[in-house]
Amino acid sequence: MPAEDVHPVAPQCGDCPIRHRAVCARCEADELDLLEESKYYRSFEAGQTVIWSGDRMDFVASVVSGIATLTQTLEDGRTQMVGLLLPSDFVGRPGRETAAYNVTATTDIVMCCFRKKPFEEIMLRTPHIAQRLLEMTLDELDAAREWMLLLGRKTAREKIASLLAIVARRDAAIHLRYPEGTMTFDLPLTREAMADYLGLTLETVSRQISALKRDGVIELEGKRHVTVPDFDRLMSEAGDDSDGGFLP
Amino acid sequence: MPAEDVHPVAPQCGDCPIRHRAVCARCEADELDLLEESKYYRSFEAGQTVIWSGDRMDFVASVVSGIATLTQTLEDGRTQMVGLLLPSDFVGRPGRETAAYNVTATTDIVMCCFRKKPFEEIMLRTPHIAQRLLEMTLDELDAAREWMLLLGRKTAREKIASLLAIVARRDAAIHLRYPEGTMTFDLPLTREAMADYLGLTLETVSRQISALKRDGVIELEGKRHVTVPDFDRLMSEAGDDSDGGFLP
DNA sequence: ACAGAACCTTGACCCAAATCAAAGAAATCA
DNA sequence: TGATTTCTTTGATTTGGGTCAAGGTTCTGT
Repeated sequence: MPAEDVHPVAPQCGDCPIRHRAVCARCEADELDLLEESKYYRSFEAGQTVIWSGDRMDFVASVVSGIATLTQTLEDGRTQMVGLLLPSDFVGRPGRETAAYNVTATTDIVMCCFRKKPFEEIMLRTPHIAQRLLEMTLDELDAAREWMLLLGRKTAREKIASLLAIVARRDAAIHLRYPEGTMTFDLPLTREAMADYLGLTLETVSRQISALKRDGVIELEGKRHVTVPDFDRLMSEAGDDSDGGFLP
Repeated sequence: MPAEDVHPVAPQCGDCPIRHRAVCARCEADELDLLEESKYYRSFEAGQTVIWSGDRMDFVASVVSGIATLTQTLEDGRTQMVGLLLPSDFVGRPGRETAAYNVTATTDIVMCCFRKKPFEEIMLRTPHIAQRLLEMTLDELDAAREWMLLLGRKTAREKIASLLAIVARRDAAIHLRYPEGTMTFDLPLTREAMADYLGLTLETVSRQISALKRDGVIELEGKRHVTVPDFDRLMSEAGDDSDGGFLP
């Protein structure tokens, strides 16, 4: 996949409001029109379920603003988050009838949806879109596998530090403000949601956050606003060497 | 993605020996020839490393026979398996220069490799292949997410039962012999590899296998040959209701 | 057939995280 | 404004699985 054939990032996408890069960027006119026709927006309030696992799902979508989670549950209620959808993330699967996960809005959220049928047809005719989607799916797979390492082998403290590092990085990527290593952001998740993400209980999450604060790795203002005085320190608490090449 | 545009399974693929369905099935003549040209086989002995994480990887490949694992490690040596490659599974990522995981042969293995450049070029020109690859990647992502549920929320006993159920199912899918619910298969992994897969220690794996045997959920002949007298019982030990629709 | 290595099992003990419990902030509502 | 609910913190206790240790099996090569 030569670089010049890969779509650039969404903001270059003229007036197509969808952030999802496979759809937006460098669209040829015809394709753009076709997508426009099958496109609609839906918004959900914090806490609302977007779709239940097993429900019929006749659309694919990208997150415009807000945050949603993908979760799986065992029948006795144990819950594991398996994905975190931030703005520009894609959800849904061409070629599948029903949803495989619960999708829940954790903040107020706006999604840009496409009816699945037309989307699939466009995908068949425009290699760029299928290839961009493949690339994104491979990125998600990498993220899932990194998460497997976290779930299987990291301690509670390392798990928390990893999550904070990920949120900090995603935030930095958007806001581009990190004077000399200091970062500041809002946690978009409750303690319980963090616990579900990390395979912990909410009490353990709370205790470890308190511990990181006590040890000066982070500072807290209220319960959600976090300052990271030394990102490298946080990364080393997270246990893995590589930063995934995310930060410049 | 209409059904008639999806490639059927590999065995229908004439004399193309690769099992990887995106490449093999229903190939048009030109594409098949192109793939033939860039194709070569490599074999590895049990225990050999196929490729190290971070190494340059200028091929993609599918497993012809044998078993390989994908693993990630923390710098202090903690290891987590993030993928299990059985015959017909695909490894490698178009558009990436270096390997993201360690790939290790756990049995003697034969892989069918394609040079990455030609493979990518063919992918650009033949939508079928990109779409099949997308479908496979989405399947892998689903599997990874199911594994996240296992790693984050299941008990040691449930983890072992889940792994046994998965191996039993893959085996049944190949051999198609399960008289009235009884299944028999060989574990393709050492206790240590199972531990790395499940986020446990090898001692815990050993203890839980002994417990399942004591409780009559499985029977063991030697250390590797397993008989499952009641697959439903095993599934209920695994903790999740759905069997993923795998068995008929 | 034997020696050595690799793999596996079992026991004793310990600790990180779960569970149980209570109470303190913060948001929402009447 | 206070009342209720939701979210969070902290403490006390328990426990599942890790760690350390010692043997037992099976495989491999000579």
